[in-house]
This record gives sequence, C-alpha cells and structure tokens, in this order.
Amino acid sequence: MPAVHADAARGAALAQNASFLLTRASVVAAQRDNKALAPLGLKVRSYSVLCLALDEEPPTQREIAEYLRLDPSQVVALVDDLEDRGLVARETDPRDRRAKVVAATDEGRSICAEARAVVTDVSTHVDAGDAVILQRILAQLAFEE
Amino acid sequence: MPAVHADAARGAALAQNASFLLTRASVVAAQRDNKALAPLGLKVRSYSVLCLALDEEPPTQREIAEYLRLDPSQVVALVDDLEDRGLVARETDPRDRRAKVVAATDEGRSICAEARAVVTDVSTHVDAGDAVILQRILAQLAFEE
DNA sequence: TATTGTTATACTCTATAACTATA
DNA sequence: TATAGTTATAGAGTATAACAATA
Repeated sequence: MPAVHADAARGAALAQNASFLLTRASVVAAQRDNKALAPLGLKVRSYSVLCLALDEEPPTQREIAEYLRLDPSQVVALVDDLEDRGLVARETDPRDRRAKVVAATDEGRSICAEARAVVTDVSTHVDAGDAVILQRILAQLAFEE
Repeated sequence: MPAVHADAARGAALAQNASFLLTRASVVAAQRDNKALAPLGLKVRSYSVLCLALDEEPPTQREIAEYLRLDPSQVVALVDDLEDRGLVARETDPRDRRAKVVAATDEGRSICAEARAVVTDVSTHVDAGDAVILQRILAQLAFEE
C-alpha cells in the first residue's frame, strides 16, 4: 500500500481538474471503507450488491451490473460469493425466466445493517451544508448521460 | 422531481452514500476521459504524471507516487512509457543521487496542452457555482488524513 | 434473432517483497 | 541502517467473446 500524505500544492494543473480530484477522493474513500468492511467479509463492491438486494423489488443481475457500472460477467462472482455465505438468494424471475433476481436473506439484511453502521460516510468529514450539496452534484455526475 | 436518471431511483440506501456516489462518478469521468485521451496515446494516469512533470520544480518518482496514491513500483512503468515517447526525461536529483526527478520535455508540454484541451472537465457538466463548491470539497476529501 | 446469465480468457491494475545504489 | 528506484510476481479488477436457456 502506498499511502502517506501528499502535497495538494503540487501539480497546480491537476489540483483543479475535477476528474482527477474525483478519482483521488474515491480511492481514499474506497480504501478506508474496504478496511472498515473487512471484518464483515465485505468490500465496497459486495456491500453495494447487498444494498441493492435489499430493495423491495429485488434487481436482476443485469440491473445490478448497470447500476454499479460493471460487466454482467463480473456480477456473477460477486453474487456467487454472497450466495455461498447465505446473504442473498438467486430466484428465477417469473416474468422473464432468463433473468434472475437477487434478493437479500434475513441474515443478509442483518449484515448489511452492521455494514452500514461500520462505514463512516465520507459526508461526515465535511460539514452538513456541504454534504447536501456534494451529494446532489455527485448524483448528477454519477448518473449523467 | 428527480433531476437524475431513472437508474438513481433504485438502491435508495446506496444513492445516499457519498462513498458510492464518489466511485460511480469517478468511473464515469475516467471512462470518458480515457476515451478522449486515447488518440493522444494517453490515459488519465499517464496524463496525470505528465501534468506533474510540468511543474517548475519537477517531482521525484516518490513524490509522483504519493500524489497519485500509487505504489512507487507502478510509477516506473508510467514514466518508462512517457520517456520512451520523449515526453518526459529522468534526471538524477543533484541533491540526492538516489532520487530521479521527472521533467517534461518541450514535446511533453505540447502534448499535455493538447490533452488538457481534449479533456472536457467534468466541471463543465455542472453549473459554475456548483463547480467551485465541488472542487473545494473534493480537494478536502482527496487530501485528507 | 436477441437477451440473460455463465464460463473462459486475456489484459490491466494493484500490492508485496527483494535487489542496487546511494544516503 | 534507511531510502529511491527497480524488478519480479502474484493477486484483484476489467473487458471480450462464446455458449445454453429463454424470449
């Protein structure tokens, strides 16, 4: 792991590039969250899948892939892992027997609640007003197109 | 009235998690920027290194690694590639002969200027006031610790 | 014929340890 | 003894194509 602290003053051109800052900030957040989730056997990716599986209308794997910007083939392994541990269950979608919906089990719900408590939201590192603004702009960027 | 794509409606828990939004937004931005930079033979990573090498006091590889949150061993390949193409040059730091400073060549400066023009800053996708706020908060998150 | 999940495969990225040359 | 760069390597993540079942 590289990690130490870097000088924000350096790289004047980069420091004003939102794309670069976005990447840097997300790496910082992901590393911290992965560390926090490790005791639960989760990573941000598997945690994200689990969160989606909590939905009242559980998503298909295809929907999970789109939401997480992953290739559908990557979702297979993520769901396999969660299913092996009894946190989610695959069920054939009655409306389209090709598709499989991924729904959280009771234990999955329980673990997810723990995980949510354990992940200190990055929002807590900025003051309340900024957090609201940050969330709105990020949602716009994350789902644009 | 949701200003975002229907996608965002799903995964209520996730959509409010700044860490997730950060990741999603950075993936979107990185994919778009990589595509835009491809004709120049650059990716966001190599572009970032090139930007840093433009500094008046060129950074050492160690400094590049810290700034980009990479392991020093990863920087080697990035600099190798840029040096092979004549965009940067390695020079032994006279103050510490173990270290090597990475400075952009004239051609490196030229390519970097093109790259900067080609990369449409994500800031242009949000309105001016938001962009300023976004940059401030992201810089705080990206360099916290 | 098109799409969902799946498998296989190759490619990139990341992480770790060891080596060299300097300090 | 410690640090900068390098190399090698293993692991994780990503991207692509092909296949079976279903539409």
